[in-house]
Amino acid sequence: MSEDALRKEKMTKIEWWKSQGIEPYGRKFIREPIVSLTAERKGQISIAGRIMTIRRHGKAAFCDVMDQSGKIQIYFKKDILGEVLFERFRNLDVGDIIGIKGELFTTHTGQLTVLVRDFVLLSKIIGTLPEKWHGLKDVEVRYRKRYLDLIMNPQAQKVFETRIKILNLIRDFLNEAGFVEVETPMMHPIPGGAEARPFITHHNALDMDLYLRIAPELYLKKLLVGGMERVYEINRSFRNEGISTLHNPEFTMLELYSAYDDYQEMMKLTEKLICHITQNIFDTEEIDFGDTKINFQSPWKKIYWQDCWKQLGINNWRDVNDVKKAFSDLHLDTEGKQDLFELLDLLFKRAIEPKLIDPTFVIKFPVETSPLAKSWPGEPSMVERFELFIGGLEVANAYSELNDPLEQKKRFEQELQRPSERPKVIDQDYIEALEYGMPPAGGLGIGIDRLVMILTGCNSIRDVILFPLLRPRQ
RNA sequence: GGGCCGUUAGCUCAACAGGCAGAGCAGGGCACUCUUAAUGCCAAGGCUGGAGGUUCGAUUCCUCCACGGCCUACCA
Repeated sequence: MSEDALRKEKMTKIEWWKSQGIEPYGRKFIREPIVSLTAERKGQISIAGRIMTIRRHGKAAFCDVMDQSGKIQIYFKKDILGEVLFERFRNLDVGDIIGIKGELFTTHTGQLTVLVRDFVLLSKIIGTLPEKWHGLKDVEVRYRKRYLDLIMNPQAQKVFETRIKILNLIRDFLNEAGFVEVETPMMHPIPGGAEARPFITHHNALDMDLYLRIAPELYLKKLLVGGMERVYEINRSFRNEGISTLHNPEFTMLELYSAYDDYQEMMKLTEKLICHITQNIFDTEEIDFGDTKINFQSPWKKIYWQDCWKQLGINNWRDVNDVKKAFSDLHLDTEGKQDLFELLDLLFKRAIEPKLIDPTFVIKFPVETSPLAKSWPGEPSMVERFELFIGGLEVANAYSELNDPLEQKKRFEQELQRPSERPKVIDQDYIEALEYGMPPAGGLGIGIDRLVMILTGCNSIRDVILFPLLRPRQ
């Protein structure tokens, strides 16, 4: 039957309800969550939810009704309901939202069921729900009409429940640890704190271009200058780059800064934070990940970034020829890259990253790739920084924050010298803030979407974002 | 941006090698007062994503377009 014809059937039913003097879109209904109902419960109960299935038997019928908390079977019986209400029942469809008053009983097969004494229509469906048995599979429709995905696929609901749980656990943990949650601008006059291309927007009254933030970092560190010693922000950043299973143009980041700490403290904090999450979500420290398992047991592995290259037979990672040789030894394509750091980055991604399944801290990076990090004591070409990898994904990035305004200015200037597709501007405002004195501090960023992916076993970022960006349909 | 793959009824899927496009569920009708993927019977539902081309004939082969998926690139 065509979509149009199905729609017409539903419209006819809406007319029927109206002809009975009943508004098919109801109002407030006092009810209790379905999950709270137990067999011991006596007397009248009141529930509401969506009809998921109807099994009609002439003068009686069983339905399954679902609310957010759960699902229960309900029983419509003509003897009990009388002519009028039973006729109304006959004009219900799968997908309608109703409120029910009745009492509990147990069927011959032992199933807890609500005997319906009275019911009201709260919302009449016009569309048609996907098939009850196979659910909604078309991934495109699942992303475009997430509401249908949530109605039909319990796994989808579960993923987003877990996502909320993770966010709440992070907030609990950080608040407990003396951090305060702050909100800094999403619209920046100069995009900073990361290396991505920004989205550009325009403010009419001020007649100025603004950039959706690519990271909140610089503003959060201004708060350190202001004397806020432990701050965090969990919110969206925006990067105008490609879309993939690991990238959505808007994504959620946790960034936190802790005065008088350093990257070592951030490492301890990260491990404690993520273990706090896993312990509260799973009973075990080992979780399934594809064909293998991730073991979250402390202490986590720590390796030096430099030592990764030794493993690949590179004696001097600053020697481009050594690095290129490693590519050919491993039968990897350099993809036309010439820049040392681009090559190292690619090699790391191809040869190292996929092997970092259990949580692993990679420590001490070259200064060229870390313009906002404090240098390694006695080794100005390296910085106090780590990245955390879990399940072969980069999950966190942290460093001892560079708080020397003169050094910071120099770093920004050096950055300008290096080739880049993106026009760069030195953020004088940030330098000026540092000139008022920022305490030494540790800073940490965690990609929340990726963390959720790992902890829910999803292999696309679109499965953990309620409404991922898609091209509009026609 | 590049490569490969996909798009058939509202949903889930068929249709060998180019020969009238077929089920189940949902929807409609009838029967049925303990079913749970309820059951039985009946009828309906399609411009095969869009536009061209090849062919006597195209869901099937070719070209272009749209949307999506996977891989890849940019995202230190």
